[in-house]
Amino acid sequence: MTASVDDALERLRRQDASVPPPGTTLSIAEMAQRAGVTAHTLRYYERIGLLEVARDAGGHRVYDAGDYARVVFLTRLRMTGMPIRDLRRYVALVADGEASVPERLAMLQEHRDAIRIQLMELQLALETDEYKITSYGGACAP
Amino acid sequence: MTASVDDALERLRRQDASVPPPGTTLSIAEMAQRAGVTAHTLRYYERIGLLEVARDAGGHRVYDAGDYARVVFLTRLRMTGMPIRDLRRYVALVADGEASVPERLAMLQEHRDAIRIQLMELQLALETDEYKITSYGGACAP
DNA sequence: CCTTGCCTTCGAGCGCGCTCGAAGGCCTAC
DNA sequence: GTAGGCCTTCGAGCGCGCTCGAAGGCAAGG
Repeated sequence: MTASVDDALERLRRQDASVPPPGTTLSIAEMAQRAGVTAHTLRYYERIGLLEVARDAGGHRVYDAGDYARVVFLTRLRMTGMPIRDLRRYVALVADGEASVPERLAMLQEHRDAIRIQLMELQLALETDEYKITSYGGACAP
Repeated sequence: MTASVDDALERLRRQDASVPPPGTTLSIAEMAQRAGVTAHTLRYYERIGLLEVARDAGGHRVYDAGDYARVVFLTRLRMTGMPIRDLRRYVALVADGEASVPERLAMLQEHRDAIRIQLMELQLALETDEYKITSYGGACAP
């Protein structure tokens, strides 16, 4: 069960180490590699409107540094529990232009609060877990 | 999207405030109320082997303080991302008796590590989020 | 007696977030 | 020419964790 969590941390490392310089372009495979998601997921995100990606002459996707930044941002939000529907809302707001800045800010602030609550919950659960480890060796009653 | 997170925190408060004294028995409705889960979920957990619950003369479920402790423990683990299949494994180990204590300990320790990693990820994502809030007002590029 | 209300079992359904497979295009290497 | 490899679109499928609804039991209250 730690697999997905480890994957997430691994992805974070890769994302930080793979920021493409401005002007770089990436194929879907390179993008997937750097962002730590699958090509399938990138196509899916595009299908549902989270991304809008340019094509080359052959119809293949071409990602730029801005796309990379967006994908990283989206994965950060996903990682912290923001559902796809909220990502879509956020992206739609961005597309609406400057007028939507206050609402975007509100979303981010609300999400920040949600993350803080998650942090508290995790701390609490960690204490429960550690208490159990040190005192009972794993019996089901605390 | 904060709904589920808030719910979790609310449940934590209720769980702490609702520890039944030893000897108490609870109906499924009372149990659901105190533990902050639905009766449907309690039946589901029982169906998949996470719980084994006594019945009264009429065939209705009767929960005791030990059941309460187990449900709270299970919800803590779920809350922190342990999948159902691992809970089943853990519960099966408990049923196996003392011999399984080392393996249970290993599971808890592994889970503790997973929680710590989650904490780190959340911290990181929180920083990303706060950076965005303070510096860009919500533009998609960081 | 009959309603009400909470309980039982069982199987089916749902929302989410991917994940995959089929069918085909285009480019390069042999 | 043709095989390999990576890409395209599209729709369908999957695993998870519930969530619900149907059909019925039983006990108390009017």
